[in-house]
Amino acid sequence: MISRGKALRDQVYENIRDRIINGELHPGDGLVEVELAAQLNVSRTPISNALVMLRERGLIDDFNGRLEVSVLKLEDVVNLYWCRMGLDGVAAFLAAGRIDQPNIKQLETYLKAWETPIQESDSSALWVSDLQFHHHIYEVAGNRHLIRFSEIAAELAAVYRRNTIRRMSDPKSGTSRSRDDVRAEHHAIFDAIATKNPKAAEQAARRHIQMVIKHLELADMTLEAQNTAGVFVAAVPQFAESRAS
Amino acid sequence: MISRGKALRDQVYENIRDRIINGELHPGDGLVEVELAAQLNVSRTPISNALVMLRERGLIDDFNGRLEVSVLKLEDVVNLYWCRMGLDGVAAFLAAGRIDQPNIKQLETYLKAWETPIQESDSSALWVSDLQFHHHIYEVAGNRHLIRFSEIAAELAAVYRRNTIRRMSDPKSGTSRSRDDVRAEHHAIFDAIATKNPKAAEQAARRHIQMVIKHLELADMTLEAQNTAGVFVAAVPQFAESRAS
DNA sequence: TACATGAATGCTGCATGCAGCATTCGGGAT
DNA sequence: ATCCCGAATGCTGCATGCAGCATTCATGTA
Repeated sequence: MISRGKALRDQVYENIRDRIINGELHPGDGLVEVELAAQLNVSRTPISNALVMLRERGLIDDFNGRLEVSVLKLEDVVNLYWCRMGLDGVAAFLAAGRIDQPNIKQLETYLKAWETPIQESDSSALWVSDLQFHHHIYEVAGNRHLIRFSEIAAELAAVYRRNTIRRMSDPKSGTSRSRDDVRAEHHAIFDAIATKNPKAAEQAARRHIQMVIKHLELADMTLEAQNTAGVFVAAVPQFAESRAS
Repeated sequence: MISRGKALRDQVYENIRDRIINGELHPGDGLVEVELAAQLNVSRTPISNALVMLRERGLIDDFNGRLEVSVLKLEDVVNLYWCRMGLDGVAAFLAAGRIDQPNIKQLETYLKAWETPIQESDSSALWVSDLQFHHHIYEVAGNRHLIRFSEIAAELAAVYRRNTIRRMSDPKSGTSRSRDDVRAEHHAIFDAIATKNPKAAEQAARRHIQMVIKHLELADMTLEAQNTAGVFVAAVPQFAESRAS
């Protein structure tokens, strides 16, 4: 669990972050240093440092001392995607000006995952290739600050995705975007970058995020309806049971 | 110096951040916990926490344990402004859709500083009103994540500005943008937002940042020339002398 | 003189002790 | 029964002790 490779605080940070993103820790859950220290078999010091990092990134909130997993409302996620619209657009713009043949091939590889008409079996694989596709564009853009910002935004959005979007898109609530839509948008981005057309690349990237935002807002209405209908039952956080000895 | 109002680590963070931005701490300077603790009359703990925060924000770099004030190359600042082009554009877009009369008045106030044909006397006042103008657009946009990202980018860019741009623009190296240029660009942004035209606002904001980037790159060539001519002498960091008892 | 090797120094990262604050729980009064 | 007040609990934030690692300096050798 805890290796001697890198600093404990970094391992603790990654551990808590992952547990937040994969849903093991729920929004609103309290984070108590001694509990976490016991779970991970370290002292309070690296825990405290990790919590500082998590707070800096917005993954946890500080209610004058009491720390809780951030509760992201839909408004927050929409706002995060507005950020990503700006950032992804610039990334695509820069990438189109710097792309080379090997990286074009690499991007094509990531697109392949969307071509195969596989069933719903591995939706997570699609999600991964989606992340890789967008991340690789950032890599090609070669702007480390752009990458940092997009990663922070992506981490935060991932929390929300885990805790809400799955409940919405899994049961086919009708607001789920078709794979063809996403694939077409990705292709538009790819084509513009591969043909080294920065302006078109930026436009395509922005349109992609715009569709995500529109989808999120539609989903909101659907969620509201489900919510009032009692379908959207909040999961009760179970914290104590996850303690290790 | 150290009040009991808020957590020491936050005060320490602000203290070190300010000293980096105002040039008291130079890029490349080493940051030693015991030294800082002695200077601020606190223990190593809040210092350590503050350093974690500074590292998260990119203001200091970690060379496997040894911490130094980040050395930002021109490439970094250009990259930061590429980020801001995306972010400022979105902020202007959103602001144009939410602006109301009081906020229009407020933005106008910030513009006034550029109208008065004052001499070079208070260039810092201009700089402040510039910050206020852009920050207020973010406030009107009402997207806290957008604000966070822009603040991080602005903090980093401020370091570079302090350490390099002054040397360049002060001696009238010829690359300095005219106040009329900046004023005209700000007015274009303001007009589009005040008339509630999101697309025009975004375009105006982006053009403004584009001009900054272009100016930065021109300045780079000028700096190179000065540098080889020996005019651009690096300041030798003096760290020990700043110690307090 | 240059280089290599080992000792000494200095610093970080982690653990732990301690105080202060806030929240909570219980008891008493209205 | 409700409200108020005080004590107890629990947690964070700060201080400090300690070990390990890296860098440096000095000394000895080629």
